Amino acid sequence: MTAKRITSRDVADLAGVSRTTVSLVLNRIEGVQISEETRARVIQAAQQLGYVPNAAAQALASRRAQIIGLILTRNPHHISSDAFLNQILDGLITAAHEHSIRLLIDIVEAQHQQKAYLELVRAKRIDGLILSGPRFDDEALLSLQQDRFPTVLMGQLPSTDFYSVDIDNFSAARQAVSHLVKLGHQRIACITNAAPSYTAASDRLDGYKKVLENHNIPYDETLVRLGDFDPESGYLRMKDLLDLDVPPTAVFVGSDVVAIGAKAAVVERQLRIPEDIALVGFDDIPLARYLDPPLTTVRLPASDLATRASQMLIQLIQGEKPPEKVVLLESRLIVRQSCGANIPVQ
Amino acid sequence: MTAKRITSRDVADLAGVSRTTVSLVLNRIEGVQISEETRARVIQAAQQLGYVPNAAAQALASRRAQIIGLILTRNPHHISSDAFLNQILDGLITAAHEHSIRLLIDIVEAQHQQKAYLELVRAKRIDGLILSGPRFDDEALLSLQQDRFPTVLMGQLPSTDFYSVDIDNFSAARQAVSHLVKLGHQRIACITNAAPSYTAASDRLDGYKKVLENHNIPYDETLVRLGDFDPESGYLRMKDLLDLDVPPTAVFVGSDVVAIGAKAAVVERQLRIPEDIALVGFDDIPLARYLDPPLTTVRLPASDLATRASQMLIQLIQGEKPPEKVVLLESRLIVRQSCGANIPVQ
DNA sequence: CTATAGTACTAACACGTGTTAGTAACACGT
DNA sequence: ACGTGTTACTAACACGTGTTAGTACTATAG
Repeated sequence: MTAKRITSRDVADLAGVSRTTVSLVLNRIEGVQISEETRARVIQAAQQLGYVPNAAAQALASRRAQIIGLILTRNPHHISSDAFLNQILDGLITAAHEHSIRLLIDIVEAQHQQKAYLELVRAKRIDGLILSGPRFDDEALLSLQQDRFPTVLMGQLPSTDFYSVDIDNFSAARQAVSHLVKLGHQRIACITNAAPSYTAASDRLDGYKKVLENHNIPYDETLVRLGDFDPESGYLRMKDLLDLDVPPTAVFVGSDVVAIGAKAAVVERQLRIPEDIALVGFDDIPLARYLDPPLTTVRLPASDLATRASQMLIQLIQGEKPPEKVVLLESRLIVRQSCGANIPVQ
Repeated sequence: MTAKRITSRDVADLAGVSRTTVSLVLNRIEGVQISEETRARVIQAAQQLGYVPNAAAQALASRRAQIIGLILTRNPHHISSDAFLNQILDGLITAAHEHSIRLLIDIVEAQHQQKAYLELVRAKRIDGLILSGPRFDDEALLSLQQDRFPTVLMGQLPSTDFYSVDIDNFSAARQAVSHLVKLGHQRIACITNAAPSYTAASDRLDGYKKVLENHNIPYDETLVRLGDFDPESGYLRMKDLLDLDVPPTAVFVGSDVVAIGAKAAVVERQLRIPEDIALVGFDDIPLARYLDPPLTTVRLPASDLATRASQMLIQLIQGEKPPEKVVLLESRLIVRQSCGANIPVQ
């Protein structure tokens, strides 16, 4: 029924050489002498037959799957509004293309973490993995560490010694909140991007607290609310904040997506941004500058993060040792109009 | 250095049985008699050793990679602002989990289409593929058709007979544009979501044209502009439209992301939505309802699309024949405020 | 006591590649 | 004529699993 699969045996027969020779030629093995003529004959035969090596057999024999895994530690539902993910994907796929590697993507929910992605590793289905959004409470990570499995975190997990790529969330948040303080705000709220078990969320929150401390602004617990990845959480938390007896005059939100929800709550109350409530987001998703008003936010070098992460991972897979354990990239505050600094759209 | 890999041989030895028996037990093969006692011993041994079958070996022997591919026919750059992709991903990963299958993701650019994803198929790296955003000018698709490789399109390609899952873009667009006509608009512009070689883009455009025709509104070519996936394209095209001697009073945009860019251009000109320019988008991305004003748009059942696509694909992989070749899901217009119908936020 | 049927397994091959160790042929200097 | 390289390959094993055909053993019927 289905056309017979073409194997290296067929190529070898057509070219009149051994299977070994075919392998040596097509994989461009160095340090082996093959005459130019034979080489050409093999290539021609492979071309003629439309030979494509079987991936499973290659993986089995070479112990390389040529696949890297991107593991997201999120509730699947949250994927749909995670604008940051797209930017990462873009970078990772581009990098993977350069190395003729494929990208496998999977989600891990808190419940059955261990089984889910350890299977990928143990079954050697992937050669390495990038873990986005590491959590303090992830137990499976420990076994990866013991196995010395090539792993790069996007984000940080201080007590471990994984290779990781991240921005300095703490100081980035400080920059954003300082900006609000400089604009004269004293009553500044914070809506996180996620639960504090996500390191990025808690680091950003810490940055917020630090700025208050530095400026002797008393820390008010009621001004801190936990977002949960999606715009709805921002919308709900902001409504809560606006219901306070003394609402904040400014809000620092841990992600642009959550900030968009928060913005909607402000608008719904007929309040103006930035006049009544100043707003600063985080991530600088592509939409941020097109919002009304354009969103002041911290630009996260998403594609650089992805590129660096894949670089490190590929080095690890090849047995090399990346120069740095922890790579922290620069982020910077993009001042638009939602913060009230009245800089024209850039 | 690295811990020795545990194979089914080890499990067999520990349980005191043959490798065959191990395979039969762990894969729960029906119609073979294995005593309960032996079965338990094997399972216990596997557990004790932490045995995980090698994926490559399994794939090679069983001719099943247990991986499906999601191929996106887009410029990698466009991924970063493609909010619809996230919703698809969510659905696909969830479905894949249910079938213990993994998801491999790849992008195909126009330039080197054939090589890129045919390799996946020919190398048997994936058991089936879902192609998002099929294009008229995709040549590689033809060979897939000949190979009878399990393939499901997200979107349609009329001249072919692929299995596909989609919405009826033509009538969905008609619904959206009709709504604008009913609100009294005569000068309605259209910004597509992408180049017309993408079937979804041209179908939506056709729907727009059809409504004009039905209402005897002359078709004005200058009112039609081509978007290109990202908000920037919407922003630029809308500026062009506003520069016309007689600008439109309403705009139908082929995707929410592009619509957000268009909205920004309107705001920048100090014009109001919907009073000066009514706006209708397409997709109903999670952010749409949180925009200011909330965006009237066509809701695309993204996660249903993903679910149905994976269902069909899995049937095809298992050699079954899905009941329908083309599945068209319902979409419906979500009326919010950007169109001027003045319905409160729902 | 022997043929038959079932039970509970196992030996051996297949999947398609990468790779090591080895060989045949030939040239070359002595 | 003889060792010594060098060139251009190849035979054979390894990777770890799925699966078919077969076997040894026991129970049952005739």
